[in-house]
Amino acid sequence: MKKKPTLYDVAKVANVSIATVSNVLNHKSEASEKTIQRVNEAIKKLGYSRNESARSLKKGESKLIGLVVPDNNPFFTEILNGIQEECELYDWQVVAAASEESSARQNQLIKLLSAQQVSGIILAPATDTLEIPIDFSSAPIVLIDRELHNAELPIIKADNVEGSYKATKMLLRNGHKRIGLILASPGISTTVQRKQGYIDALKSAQIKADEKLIRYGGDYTGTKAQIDGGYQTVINMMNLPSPPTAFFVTNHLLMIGAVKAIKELRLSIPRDIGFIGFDDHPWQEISDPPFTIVSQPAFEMGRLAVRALNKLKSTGEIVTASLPLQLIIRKSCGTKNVND
Amino acid sequence: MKKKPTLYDVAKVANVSIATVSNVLNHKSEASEKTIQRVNEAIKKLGYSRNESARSLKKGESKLIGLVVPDNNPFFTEILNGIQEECELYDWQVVAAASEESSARQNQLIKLLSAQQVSGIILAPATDTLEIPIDFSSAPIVLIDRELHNAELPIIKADNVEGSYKATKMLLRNGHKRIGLILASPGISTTVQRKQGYIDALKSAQIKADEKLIRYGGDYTGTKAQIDGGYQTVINMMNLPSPPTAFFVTNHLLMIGAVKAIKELRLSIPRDIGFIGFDDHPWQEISDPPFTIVSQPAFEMGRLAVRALNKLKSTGEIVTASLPLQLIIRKSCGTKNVND
DNA sequence: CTGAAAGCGCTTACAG
DNA sequence: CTGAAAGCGCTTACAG
Repeated sequence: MKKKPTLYDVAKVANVSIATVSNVLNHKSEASEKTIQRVNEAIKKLGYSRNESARSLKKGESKLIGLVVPDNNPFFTEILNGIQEECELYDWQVVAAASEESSARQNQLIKLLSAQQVSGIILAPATDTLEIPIDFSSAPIVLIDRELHNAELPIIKADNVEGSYKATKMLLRNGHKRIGLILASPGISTTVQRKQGYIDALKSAQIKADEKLIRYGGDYTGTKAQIDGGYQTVINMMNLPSPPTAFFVTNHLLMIGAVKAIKELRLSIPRDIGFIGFDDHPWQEISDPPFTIVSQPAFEMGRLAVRALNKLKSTGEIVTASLPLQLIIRKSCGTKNVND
Repeated sequence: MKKKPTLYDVAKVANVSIATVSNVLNHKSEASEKTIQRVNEAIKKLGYSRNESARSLKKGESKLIGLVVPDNNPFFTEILNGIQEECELYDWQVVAAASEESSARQNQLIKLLSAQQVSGIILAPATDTLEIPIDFSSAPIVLIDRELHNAELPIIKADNVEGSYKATKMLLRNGHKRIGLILASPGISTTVQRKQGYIDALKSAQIKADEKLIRYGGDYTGTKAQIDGGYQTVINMMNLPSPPTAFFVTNHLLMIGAVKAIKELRLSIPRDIGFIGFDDHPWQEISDPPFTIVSQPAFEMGRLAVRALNKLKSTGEIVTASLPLQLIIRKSCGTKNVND
């Protein structure tokens, strides 16, 4: 951990000025082949690598981008994977932070990230409104997964209305009329949209949504609470005078809790009860039964968010994309498809 | 995104020198109460926040720490969670990077992180030897999960020998004598140690390990390959003249593949075949059967790694810890425990 | 094609 | 208790 060589050291060895070294480092190509060669040799000889703090200070921007998500559940982790892969192309690295579904914490993280001079932030907001002026961040922001009411930002999301519509329709086609819908927190756009798709599908079958069959998984603090939320909701709904014959559960953790409850009630899927979950995972294939799932293109969403950020920075263009959700049909709700 | 206020702006408003502002910012407490008050008011009024690039340049160290793991599987994600939580206390943020099990890529990432002046790196190495001089990184390194042969670095790991010993013993107690062991890549310390624990347990029961029952999950590139590795290994072993009556599968992805193969072969767990997996997850509770698992304290490992890094930086002390692994007994291999 | 010099926004001895 | 000044290692007009 001896002192690192600087531009000056390289310049001295290569016998040029520091400006020239900087130019070849940045491929400004204002140097002759011979000079470039000499500089590169000096760099290699000294094991030089640029001090990014100095560069960031001068340019007002680092090679870091910030990622602020509610938590590191598998969905957001897959988004992180996509982001990391795409960032290679732009020579960015990602600072990952979790807001724990708290918008106070989220805003604090954005401040922290701004102070690091990140060149952009990818944000899955904790709530559907931003409580602070849009330019409280010195870095451009791209939204991922969840929309904001009061800000016009680029966003890469999934088409939750359509995805939810397809899933509900699938359950309908397989003879279910009373479908329990288990949603996450009411304050986020994905929840609102998944509820919408469900209601639309019901309507298309001339069924009026029964509010008793629509429930939120409760408090949103941590893995265990969400699993419990899914669990309790199923228990409660099955105690209704006229319980659902199927469930559509709109996220991964809620789903685990829901399945747990169904198993405890000794109900068999799909014989006694139909089931469609959300967010695919290799596990779903080996579970018994293999679950029919609404699958999100999380990796792709991550990649696109990075691209949208780059676009925003270079052209100012506000890219928005709503990616299709895929219904992966396995064996938890019968197999009569929408198109049959 | 207007120009951000600097120390100078704050100093002017508070009517003090920039040194004083810097002092109150850093709680150097060389200022009077009155001055501190004035400065803080000015900071709030201007919405000032420190430019961390400038600070990093001057101090030769940022508030970032780097995390380099092979991939973002649930185990490493849980480690990331622990790291993020502990980093709060030190006012650090984490730059997350994935080496994809390539040590070339890993070393490149370490260089990149060093250039960012990270104040430390937490590394789960791709291979068990470091191909470069130990001080090729300008930042202190602490290892997590996997050991290195040729470097004396702080390390937070799990006691893989013991964990594997307990699992194998459990299978033995439940009457299994031919136990298939499915390992990850041979070139990493965790694999070596898990194999060791298995052999030790067998020896304690006067059974000589049969090399045909010890297999590596094959190439280690990505989720799908590992699942396939687990799958193929089971298929191959079950075709042996004298196949195993139980499997011990030493990671999460390998396990998914293995279970898939067992189900395809229409073998029932635990009736036809005993099974112990690795890395717990809520899913394991609702699967059929619920799996007996060797569970790693990943979150805690993350926290301890950050603490070890802090210790290394402040006192030079090389902390090492080998955390106990827990055998969570469910229903995939009978329930006669080691202590019965 | 190359170099001298200013300046990005901080921290930190040092002087008073 | 407070301030003036140097300097961290870069990038970037600008001059030649």
